[in-house]
Amino acid sequence: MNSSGDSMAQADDESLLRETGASRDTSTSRDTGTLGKLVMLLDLVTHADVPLRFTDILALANQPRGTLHRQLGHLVAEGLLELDAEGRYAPGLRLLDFASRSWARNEFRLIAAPHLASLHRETGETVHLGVLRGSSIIYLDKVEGHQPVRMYSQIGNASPCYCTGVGKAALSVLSPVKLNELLSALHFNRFTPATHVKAESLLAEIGEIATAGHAFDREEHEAGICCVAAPIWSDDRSFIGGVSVTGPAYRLSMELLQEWTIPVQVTARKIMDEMRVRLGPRR
Amino acid sequence: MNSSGDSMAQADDESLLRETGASRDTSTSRDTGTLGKLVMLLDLVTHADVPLRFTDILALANQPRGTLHRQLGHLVAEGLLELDAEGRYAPGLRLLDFASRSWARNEFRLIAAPHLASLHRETGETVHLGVLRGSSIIYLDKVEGHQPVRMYSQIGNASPCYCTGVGKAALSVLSPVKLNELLSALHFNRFTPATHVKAESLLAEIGEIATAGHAFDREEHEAGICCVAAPIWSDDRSFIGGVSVTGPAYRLSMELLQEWTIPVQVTARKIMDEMRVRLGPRR
DNA sequence: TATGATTATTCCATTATTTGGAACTTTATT
DNA sequence: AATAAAGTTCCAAATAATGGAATAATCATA
Repeated sequence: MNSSGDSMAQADDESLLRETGASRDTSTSRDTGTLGKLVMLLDLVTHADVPLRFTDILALANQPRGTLHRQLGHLVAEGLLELDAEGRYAPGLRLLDFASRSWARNEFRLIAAPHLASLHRETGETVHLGVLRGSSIIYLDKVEGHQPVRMYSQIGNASPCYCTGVGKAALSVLSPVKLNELLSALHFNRFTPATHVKAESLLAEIGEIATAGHAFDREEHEAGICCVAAPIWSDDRSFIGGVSVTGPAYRLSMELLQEWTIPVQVTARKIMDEMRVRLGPRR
Repeated sequence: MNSSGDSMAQADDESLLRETGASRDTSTSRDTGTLGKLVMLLDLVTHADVPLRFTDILALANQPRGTLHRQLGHLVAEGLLELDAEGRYAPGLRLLDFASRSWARNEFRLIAAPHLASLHRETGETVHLGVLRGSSIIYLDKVEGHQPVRMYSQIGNASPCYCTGVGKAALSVLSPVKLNELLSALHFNRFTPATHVKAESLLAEIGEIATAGHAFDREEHEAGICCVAAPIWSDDRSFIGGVSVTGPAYRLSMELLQEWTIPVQVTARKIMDEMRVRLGPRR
């Protein structure tokens, strides 16, 4: 489960950016004036694999030189970006302070934590907790497996919804209207040979997932990595997320994944029950 | 070492905010136009202990109703804030995505990680890595217990420089001019009976720290917690941070802390040496 | 180290966005 | 049901952002 396309890590002039599916493509439509443009830049710099020079950003951001220069200057002045001695822009550490507080206080994560721990004890593999934001899954927590496996998942990372277990599980509990909206705006990106690249095939699988109550990821995002996931949602669907058990394909046979659908769904159920009690049944 | 004054966590109407020393007081002077105002709001909401309602923010932000309403609306639209069903504003999860990438790529942290691990093996206590940003220390990494890092446990939190081991160590390698600038703008906050609340006493200790090459925190930030720290800096002082070993006062006698000054300073030295090789000796 | 090429920064009249007071709507309280 | 409190919308005026072009600083190469 990787931040999206480590295979493209060697940057050439045309693809300094990682594509995270459709995480960026909504920012053009919603009108947030000056902020929208600045957040777009923030997105651009934070999603690049390496610090970007002014000209790199100029090519990517589609803004006039003067405008871009001032915008970057403001972001640097606020500590949201950092400009090194070689004139390269990197994400700023101020973002960490904001985010650490966002994470520390997140109620969903706090409620789920003990349940993730016991699911991890039961399976011995890495457990993830994620939440649907737009068309991305943001990972809120993870409990690592005992056996070290090279996996690039990172708490806080946004990953596409259409090729992750948690993502597909989340989609399966969306209302048909919302699901349709989301899918029609989705931009598919092939990460592995198994990645869904068409809405039709994805939609078909989502139907099965909705019936079964669990989703699999068979090396659809990262080669060699697969998982079982179950959705977690509030009554009014204003909140949608999921929990998963992830590991290397050579260790996780289809039979084993199938077996784990039960503990994963039980964990999801427990978290949901506790959310209803703690946050009120309505939402 | 905590996020800053957990002892004040019980919020009354007048102090929904945590004061982190002088982390917020610079935002008024630098001119970043619209962005500056929006970041101030972000700061306000992320540093509150609980989700804030519109009126709470109105009272704290000193902005007209209409203006504030649109600003918050934009922040919510961009996912930097979230507005729950009860009309309360909380930090948005989009911040996590930005920050996780900032953290994952941070070169200082990547270089330091193995050295932190061996310092932890040697001492058996919690090891912290921090960097000076403005008048705050931002914690970039920590090695705790025998488990690998949990990214946001406290990592990313900004703490005051004047009452943390890493902070005081960092101040000790600032140029006199910069130190003076920083101290004169500093707002002291008493966290424990041992906290420095005057520039004079702090300055005196910083002199001793500069000579000794290490700093102690004797329960100055959090009661019952003390540490030894050593500074880490680049040749041109464009980068300043530090490393520390932290633990409960009942376990860490002054003798033990004194003994650990050596491994802590050796660790700092190793990290600096490697930074010179990897990032160039100039800076 | 001189020269041309590339990259970064500054400037300012024009344009677009933000501002803020007030009216209005919704939600809680008595 | 009446009243108060909280939240939302509106729009002319004030302010900040824009973007093209000129200038300055760097880098690569002879």
